[in-house]
Amino acid sequence: MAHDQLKLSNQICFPVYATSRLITREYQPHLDELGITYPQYIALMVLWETDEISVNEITQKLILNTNTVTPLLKRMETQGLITRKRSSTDERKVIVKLTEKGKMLESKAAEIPQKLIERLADSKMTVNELIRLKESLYQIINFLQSK
Amino acid sequence: MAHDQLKLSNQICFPVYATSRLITREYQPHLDELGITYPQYIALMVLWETDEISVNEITQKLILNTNTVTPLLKRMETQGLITRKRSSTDERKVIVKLTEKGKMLESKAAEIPQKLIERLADSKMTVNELIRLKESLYQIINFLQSK
DNA sequence: TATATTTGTATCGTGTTCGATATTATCTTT
DNA sequence: AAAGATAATATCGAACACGATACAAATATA
Repeated sequence: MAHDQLKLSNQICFPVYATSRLITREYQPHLDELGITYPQYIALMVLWETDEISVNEITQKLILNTNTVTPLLKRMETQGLITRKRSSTDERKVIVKLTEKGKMLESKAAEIPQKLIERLADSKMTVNELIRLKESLYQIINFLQSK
Repeated sequence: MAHDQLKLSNQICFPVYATSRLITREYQPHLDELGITYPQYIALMVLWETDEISVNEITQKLILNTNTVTPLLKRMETQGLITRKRSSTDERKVIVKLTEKGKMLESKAAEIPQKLIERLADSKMTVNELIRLKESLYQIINFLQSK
């Protein structure tokens, strides 16, 4: 290969992409117990933090587009996790609200992140390294998003 | 919200997931010029590094499943980037080989990673931080993969 | 106030991802 | 060598992810 900068191991993009998928795989069995997918899980996290917000506010927090979030929310509505209804003050907005079923999942879901941390603790990864990792990632997120 | 550990900002999974998508978005215009997608780009990286390898070897390097890689390679074959043919020594294996068109893309692609590094240099991100980030991610990858 | 622009959401098509499953080829074991 | 196990690849269905586009509601502007 003529270009070392094209070696997979020299990329920053690839490890981020691979880690993202591996973490999702790690979450999968726990999410299966709740009957939800990973994107549904983070959408619920947004709603557990702030209930009754618009589709647009959810797309902002998840850094996803409407054409991803709208069908996602529709599936969640079908599953009885949320309700969707037009705002009365601004008919353009659709307000998303947790159902009782959606609220009930929170306490079960609360155990999931800890399980990943514990798994990673079995590696040589320290909590400080994880914090530093998260800070670096948010630095990239904030920068790439600010345009 | 009753559980702080469920705050989006307290997750390690979310920043990884978001950064992955943001980096892909950042690459998009450059990849568009080459007429390829991000997964096709990393598949080509594997082939530029080692040509004429089996589908299985590609799935290993990309940490993807056959049911993702097979259709990916088929689309790349349709675009004339690669050829796929059964191995003569082991008829179970399909050997993937770059075409001239696939090989030609390498020099153009070589400029892409540098563009991301330069973009990130405009943030407060130092090269050392990027290296540390990559090391942490590979530590997670190696650990989560070893089971 | 009529028109233009912006905002918020949705639809459509293409391309991933992955679990479950199928199929063929090779290897193991008896 | 025949039967069972394993390996390599492919198919199918469901759920993202996103560019391009559409459309109605709200806002801005002439």
